[in-house]
Parts: sequence; structure tokens; C-alpha cells
Amino acid sequence: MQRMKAKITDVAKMAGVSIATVSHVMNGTRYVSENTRKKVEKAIKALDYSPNISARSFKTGRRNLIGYVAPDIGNRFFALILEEIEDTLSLHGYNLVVVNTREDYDREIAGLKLLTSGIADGIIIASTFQNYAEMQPYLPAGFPVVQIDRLPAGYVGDSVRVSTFAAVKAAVSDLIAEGYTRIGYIASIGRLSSTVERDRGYRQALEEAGIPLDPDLIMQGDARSRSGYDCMKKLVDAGVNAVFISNSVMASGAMSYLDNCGMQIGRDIQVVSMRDYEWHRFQKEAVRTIEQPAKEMARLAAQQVVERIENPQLPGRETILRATYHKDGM
Amino acid sequence: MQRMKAKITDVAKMAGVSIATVSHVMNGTRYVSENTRKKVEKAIKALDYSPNISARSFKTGRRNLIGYVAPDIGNRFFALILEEIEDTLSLHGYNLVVVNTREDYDREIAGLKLLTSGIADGIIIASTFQNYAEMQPYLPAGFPVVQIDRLPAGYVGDSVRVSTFAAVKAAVSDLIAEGYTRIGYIASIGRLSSTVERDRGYRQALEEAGIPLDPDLIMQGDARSRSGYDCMKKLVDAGVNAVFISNSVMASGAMSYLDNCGMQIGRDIQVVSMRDYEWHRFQKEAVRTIEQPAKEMARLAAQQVVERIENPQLPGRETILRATYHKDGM
DNA sequence: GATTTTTTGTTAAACGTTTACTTTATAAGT
DNA sequence: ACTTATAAAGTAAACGTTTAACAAAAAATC
Repeated sequence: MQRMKAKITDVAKMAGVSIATVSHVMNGTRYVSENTRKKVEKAIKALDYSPNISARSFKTGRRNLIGYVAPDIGNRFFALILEEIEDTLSLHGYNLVVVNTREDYDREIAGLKLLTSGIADGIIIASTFQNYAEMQPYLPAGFPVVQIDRLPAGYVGDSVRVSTFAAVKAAVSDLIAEGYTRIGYIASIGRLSSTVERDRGYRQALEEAGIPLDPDLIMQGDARSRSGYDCMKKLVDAGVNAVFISNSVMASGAMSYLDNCGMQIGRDIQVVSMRDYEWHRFQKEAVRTIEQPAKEMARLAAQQVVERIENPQLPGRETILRATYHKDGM
Repeated sequence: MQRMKAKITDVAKMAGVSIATVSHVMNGTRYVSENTRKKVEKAIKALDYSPNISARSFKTGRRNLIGYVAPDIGNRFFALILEEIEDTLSLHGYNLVVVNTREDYDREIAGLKLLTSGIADGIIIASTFQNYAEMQPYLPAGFPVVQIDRLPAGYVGDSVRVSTFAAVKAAVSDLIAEGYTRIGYIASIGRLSSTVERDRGYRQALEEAGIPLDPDLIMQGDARSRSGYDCMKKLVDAGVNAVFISNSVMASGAMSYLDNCGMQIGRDIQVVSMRDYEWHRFQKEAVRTIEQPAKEMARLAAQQVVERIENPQLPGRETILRATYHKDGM
């Protein structure tokens, strides 16, 4: 026979006190004399009692659960963020519910509906939507949200992201200063805030150096490795001696092509890529990289959503971190 | 002014029916005439009503949340499993709560306590505990649990794991057949079921070929890259011409050493490693690998926990998948 | 036309907590 | 000794659903 899980009334009965006292002992919401507290704690232990979280959540309206809505947790970048969010939240007594949207609008909407309907106390989201207007209907007014990595246009409120503009510009300017003039660019798809900045960085570096934009050196990739390979091929044919690749997955494909045709990075061509957290093997190569402080971003986002939950009056905060440019490999 | 979120009574009032009818319309738990259903649905839409999940969970005891307790979600292997579990669960209407234990016993216990106290309907766990007895106290009898990847000794119940014994043995036997006799082995730490099998595979292959075990060729690593590097160094000094590395992280370090001293894999030395999902770059190298069907394992575990929840009477199932040996690189 | 069955809805009692309000006992102030 | 303040704990009303038990109306059966 499997005995029923003990409830607060059982504890109260055993300890000879009221359920209110038991509750207060557990939550520390009221002073309870040393003596009775001891009794209650003993009963709790004896009955192996733990409160019914559902009942508590129902009553208090707090669930101590935060939703993380990510476009692709298979991507090392978002996985790293996931890990760090989980870690930070657990420090604050929160747990993490994960929704993987796979860059799909419907999945994102479903996730938002779900999380805001009473599952989570707050949400950290790297949205696939480019405009806030599209997601706003699914976020109840005042619901704690922190946008991470990407910032949908028109959004006002808490957000944490990394500005890559300066780092990209520095990297390209650096190439120019070293005498490279035919600098290719493999762009990533989308008009996400995170990718638009890289565009600006590349363009502005050239502009400031007085180098005209050459459309033949700008390739539009689709964020997949194969596409990086193909774009690199075209750029090599177009005679570039340096290239900036806006996405690490494409960089893998691009470097694969360079490898195939015997071009050595750092000698025959310069490569600047977003730094990835996946291919440690690149360490040895002379790839220049732009690193986003993913962990710190995640940590801040987690802290921010907790603060928002605990103090809804707080004004919205926009936190911007800076990417760093590494010239000497990864 | 921010108006209150609508509740079931508001919907009932607006539609001119009882709250019971509204509930039945939402859950399809009883036939409701076309006419009244329409009215209710209209009211739901008009009020933008969605049920309070906490209240529902509290009442029904179901939360539609599954816990995933993993030792290291920063590890690509467990991240991949996480991704696939999330995907499969969402198909069945469940969401995922993640607990990252970082191979820490206390964190695992805390996670189990939490998840079983009313957060989750079931758990999928890759436990750090080697003996089930150590974790059993934190799992209420009858609580739906599926052990994944690792099988604590003494556990009887649902589990999904990959047997690497045959593949490891095949790989080592293959090396022997090709004439390699000084085959090193870099072991991973711990007595986890998953690592013990690799041990057995290596030993048995040698035994069957009549090759005596040479303790000098067996290195005990600590599952970190640095350790792989050091062990490899010793093995090279000991004059191995082939090596089996029980852990992909250590393999990275080991190969790094081989690289450093100019040894080419496939020519100067043969390397068999657990196949990793991280270093795609290895593809080009002549590394032989042993692949675990992580995704399938995850999918099955997710299905299994759902089935267990929906049918608690089901007998426990132990699902064993087979790792595959790839001779021709990754 | 009376009885039974089916269809469609309603009523009200849970579920296990938290917490505002009330009570009792004890100490302090006059 | 009487009131007043303080300390410690108890009472009971929520919270928003689901669902068993019940009721009324309509349809079917005799």
C-alpha cells in the first residue's frame, strides 16, 4: 500500500498547532517561538512533508519558474546562454522552462501563450520576430519580459544584448590599415537587430576609409554551412584577399572551402568570423574573431528578469554589452 | 488602468451558462450542444480568456511539465538530448524544466526534491549517482522516472541507454586485425554504467585476441582535455601505435598533443574516439569513432516518460540502443 | 398519456495552500 | 487591581478550477 503524501494538515495535527503556524514556519512569514518551531520542524521531518507546489502557486500566483524562449538551442550560442541562465536563476530560487522555437513564428507564439498563461513568472526571449508589434499581442501588459541577444524593432523595456558594431568595424578597419582592400563579406540572413549591426560595421569601416562598396564582394548567405562554402568560392573567384563572415556556422563552410583549395588563412587570405563556442580547433588557425560575451549577457538577463519580477515598478533597462575583436586567433 | 485577467466565471456570465459548461467546452470532457458551445467560445474570445494554469494544475494534479536532470548541459551530448526531448515532449503537450547538476550530488538531490514536490509530472534523468540507493530516497514511490544514458546500479524501471560494448570491442578488434598490437587506452573517470562498458569492450577485444593487458598502456584520465593531452603524451612515450579514448573531451586534448609532436592520425597512429557532436572539423581526419544515437535515445526517453505518466500500470521498460563504429572518419 | 431514457445544464464540493483577521495569554503601565 | 500593549498562535476565507451528483427538458418507448 502506498501511503498518501503528507499535507499541511497532517503536519499541524502531529505538531499540535494550526496549519497557519506550519505555513509560517516554512515560509518565515511570521515570528514563531523557538519551542513551537522545533515541534513543527520535527513533524515535517517525521512525515517527510513537502508543500504542494501547485497549491502554493495557485494561491500566491508565483510559480518560481522562468521561461526561456530561444530560436535554436541546438546552436551552441543559445545553449551556452541556456546553461548560464539556468545557473543564475537557480541562485535566486527560480527554475527554467525551455521552449525551442526553431525560428518558427507559430512555435514562438505558442510558447508565449503557454508561458504567460500561468506557467512562468517571467520570460527571457531571443525572438524570431523582427517587430515587437507581432509578438506584443501574446504578452499580457506588465508581464516580466527580458529580450536577449535580439531586439525586435519597436520594443521598449528590459533587454540585454551585445553590440557588435564597433568590433566589426574595428576588425574591418584593421584589415584596411594592413593594406587589404578587397575585403569580402558574407552576410547572414534576416533583419534581426543582431545581424544588422554587423552590416553597418562592415559598411562604415569601408566608407570611412574611402573604399567604395563593391557589390560583387558582398554575398548573401543563408546561415548554413553549405552557403558559407558557396559564398566563399565566389569571393575567392572574385579575388578577395580578406573576408568578414557574419555567422560562425557559415564560417565553418567557408573555411572548409579555403582548406580544399589549399589557401592558408593568415597567409593567403585573412578571415574574420564571429567567434564560435563550438570549434575549439580553430584556436590554432589564424582566424580573427569577434567574440560576444554570451555568458555575461545570459547572467544579466537572468538577474534582470528576477529584479523585474520582484519589483514591477522598476523602469525598463536596456543593457548593451560590447563584442570584442580578437586579432590573434581564438 | 489595467483590467483584470478574465476568469471562468466571467466567461460563464457573459455566455449565460454555468462555469461547469465553460470548463467542459474547454476540455471537451462532456458533450455540449453546438449552440451553447458557440456562445461559450464567443465569450472566451471576447474576453481573451485563458484558464489559470496554476489553478488547473492544483485541481487536477497534472502540470504538463517534465523535468530533465542532466549532469552538464554545456556538454554537446546532453544539449543535443535536451533539444530532442523538448521537441518530442512538445508534440505530446508537455513542456520541459531543466536542471543542470554539474555532476554535483547536492544539486541533483535539490533538483529531484524540487521536481517531485509538485513541479513536474515526470523526470528524465542522467544521474551522477552510481547507485540507485543514493537517489531513491528523493523519488516518491511511483513517480514517473526514466533514466537516460546512465543506469545507476540497482535501478529497476524505465530506462533508455546506449550500449557501447559491442562497438568498442569491434573497433579494438579491428585494430588488432590490422596488425596494431600496442593499443593504448585512455579511460574516463567514474564507475558510471556508460563508461564501464567501454572498459569491458577494450579488455575483451584484447583478451579474445590473446593479447595480454599491459597496464602501461592504460591511462586513467579525468574527463578533461588537459588530461587527454597528458595521457596521450605518456602513451606515445610508451610506444603505442593505436589508442582508444573513452571520452571525446579528452580526445580533443590527446589529438592536440599528437598534432604538436607532428604525428599524423591514420599514418603514424590510429585513434578511436567516442564520436562527438562538437568538433565537426574532425571529419577530415582519419579518426575512427564510435557514435551514440543520442537523438534517438532522447526521443525514446521522452516518449517513455509520457507513456509512463499516462499509464502508470505499465511494466518498467529497459531500452538499449547500440552505438555504431565508424572506421572511415566522422 | 404515462413512464423511461437521453440529452443538456446546473450546483456545489473539493483541491492544499496563504494570509487577513481574530483570539488568547502574558507583560507592562497606571 | 484595572486597563493597555505586546507576543504568539489560531480561525476561516479566499484563490480558480474540475467534476461528481443532481435536475430539467426533450425524446423515445410502451
